[in-house]
Amino acid sequence: MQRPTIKTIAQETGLSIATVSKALKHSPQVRPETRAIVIEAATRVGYELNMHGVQLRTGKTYQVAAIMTAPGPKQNEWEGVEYAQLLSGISWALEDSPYRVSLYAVRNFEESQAVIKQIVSLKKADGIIISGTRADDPRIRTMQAADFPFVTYGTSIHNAPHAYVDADNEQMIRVSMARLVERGHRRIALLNPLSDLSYGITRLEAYKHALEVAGLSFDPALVAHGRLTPAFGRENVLTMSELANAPTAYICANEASALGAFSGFHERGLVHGRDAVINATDDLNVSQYFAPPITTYYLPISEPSSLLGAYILRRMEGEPPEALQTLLMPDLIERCDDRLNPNR
Amino acid sequence: MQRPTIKTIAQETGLSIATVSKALKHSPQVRPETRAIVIEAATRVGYELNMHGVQLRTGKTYQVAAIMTAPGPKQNEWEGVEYAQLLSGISWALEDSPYRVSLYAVRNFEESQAVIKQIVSLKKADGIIISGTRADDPRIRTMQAADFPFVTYGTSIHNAPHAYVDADNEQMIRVSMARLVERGHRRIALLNPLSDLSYGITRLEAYKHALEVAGLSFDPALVAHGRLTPAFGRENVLTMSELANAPTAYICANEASALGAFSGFHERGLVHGRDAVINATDDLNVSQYFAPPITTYYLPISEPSSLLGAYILRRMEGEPPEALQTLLMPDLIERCDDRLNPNR
DNA sequence: ACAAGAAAGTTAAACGTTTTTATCGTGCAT
DNA sequence: ATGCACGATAAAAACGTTTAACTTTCTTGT
Repeated sequence: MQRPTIKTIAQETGLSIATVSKALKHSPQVRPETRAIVIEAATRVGYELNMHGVQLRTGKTYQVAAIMTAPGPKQNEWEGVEYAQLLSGISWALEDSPYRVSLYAVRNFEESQAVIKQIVSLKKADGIIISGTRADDPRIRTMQAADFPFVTYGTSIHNAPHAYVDADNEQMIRVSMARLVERGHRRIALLNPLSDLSYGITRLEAYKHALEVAGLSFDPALVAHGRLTPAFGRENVLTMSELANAPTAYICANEASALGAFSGFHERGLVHGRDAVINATDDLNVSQYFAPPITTYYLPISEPSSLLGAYILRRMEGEPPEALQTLLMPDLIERCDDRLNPNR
Repeated sequence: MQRPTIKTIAQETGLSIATVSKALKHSPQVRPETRAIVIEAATRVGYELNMHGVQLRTGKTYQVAAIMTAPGPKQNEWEGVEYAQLLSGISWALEDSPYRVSLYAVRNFEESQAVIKQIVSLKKADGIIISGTRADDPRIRTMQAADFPFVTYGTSIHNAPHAYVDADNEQMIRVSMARLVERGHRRIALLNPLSDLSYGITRLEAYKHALEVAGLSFDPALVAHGRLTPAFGRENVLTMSELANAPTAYICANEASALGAFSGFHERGLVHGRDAVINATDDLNVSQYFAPPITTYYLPISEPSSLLGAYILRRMEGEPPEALQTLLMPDLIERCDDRLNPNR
């Protein structure tokens, strides 16, 4: 048996395929009674719209391209970027729409740039979702110039507004720093993402500003930039803890680097809560299983991801980007007092 | 400017669109010289094949559906299933082909079953990749019945052979158990995935067999099945360590549950290497950052994932499934002696 | 020299939709 | 009655590609 098409329904009902097509998409041009007949026949024969026909005819792809920057195949390191959860969140947000998520895995920034140019110029998707935005991001410019719908996970400083979702890094660092200062910390280390990433810059700015407010001086030796792997967290604890004036608190930008920081503590014989403390940002609620559990700023990854999906839908429907911008404040989860206690 | 089509090239070269089409796909029906002319014109005008036309005409979708079973949007727990790396590995394997990865996020087994039925009957993809196979998996039956190309990440016990990639769980447990027994362990706990998953069964069988070989008796209290979250690892250490005859070794099926096991150690005041040890399977090399680092069986996730991509391509080209079956043996990485040492 | 067959192109149809344009009644005002 | 607008449906073209069937020209064996 062949798969039924609108032609099948046309024959079945004695109507023309044009009427059938219009009836199925609720065109006001067809009478309710006629529509009812069409719908009945459609369900009876088990009709399902063939997207290939639609795509060819309309030029729409009904694909949302998700650009995922994952390190090359040889690198199997945990970066704590929960792309899987991000992707599934997006996918679920599109569930009741005709759109599908189409995956574009790239190895680095340059590749993502090339891929995006291709998607835009060859119209391989109707919308794009990117993450890991830079402050001044050429990919954003590409898409804006072509008036192509997109949403970013992460902010940027572009003049023209664009749709984005991000954690409120500024507020997070401000709150985090104030809390640590209040608990007596004077030397606070910042383990930051790569310095060209937009949120890295935001965090650094907020960090510097918080130091100023607290009357503390900025020491570049307490700030590190890098890929947020466990190795990164570990290395930095190893070096920073050897400083003449070692930090008593480490703010880690994700759970992977926090885990690595613990590894550094273990190596140096440092005890969490006696010699120093670790705070982190956490998407996965995994920090509660550290030994000991640490204080985190927790933003369930499902929130930004479903927003990304919702926003790209609305953007593709022509909604202006200004209305599609959200900063989410993570919840502070205090699992530690975070005051140093010499008796531990 | 309109996007160039084969019609553009036909006008440009004075040939018919049929010849152009054939030339571009290296049909033997067109002379090399003619093909050269076509190719030249194509590159000159910047021609790119429009997939929608192809898809409509041929019925092929050029999509590979990756079914990803992720817990619902409300659950943000780390399961250590590195779908992101799995997906990017697959995506890269398809890079030089016309195929794209299309993502289907589902919440549970039933949903994945429904989605697969739909993909198969409505031909929404040309091939499917699934993971989390059950020993007797109805999804596999669906696809086999329809003669639909697919590859599984995980084995099954179906009569008809199918393409799969998996870690060699049997060998891994055998080696692992022998090693622990040799180091003096007599009470070994197995933290296993959900009991309907194929690899859970394989591991359990191998575990029982290893006990038998070592002359040890099987104690159901030392085996747990569940979603491999940190919570699962933690809970089981908490309960098992209270047994009259507590285990001295825990074999964790992934790094997330191993992390949770550490959390249980911390809670109970157990010291790794003195009271008990933890061994794990690890895709991400993250166990080296545990405190202390533990012994793992490490299979870089990039290996199975690129195999999955390569296999689905070959399967879609009609290669018989028998030729596309691989069990990968993870590397044993000894980071601990794993003998109990009371003086620690 | 000639039929047969291969080689290289062309023509035309088809895939399933959407959408513009045309057709045909019907009701209504004039 | 005539003309007109309107509402509902039909006809036809178009999107870009592949491919079966056909045509033309050139080889080749007898």
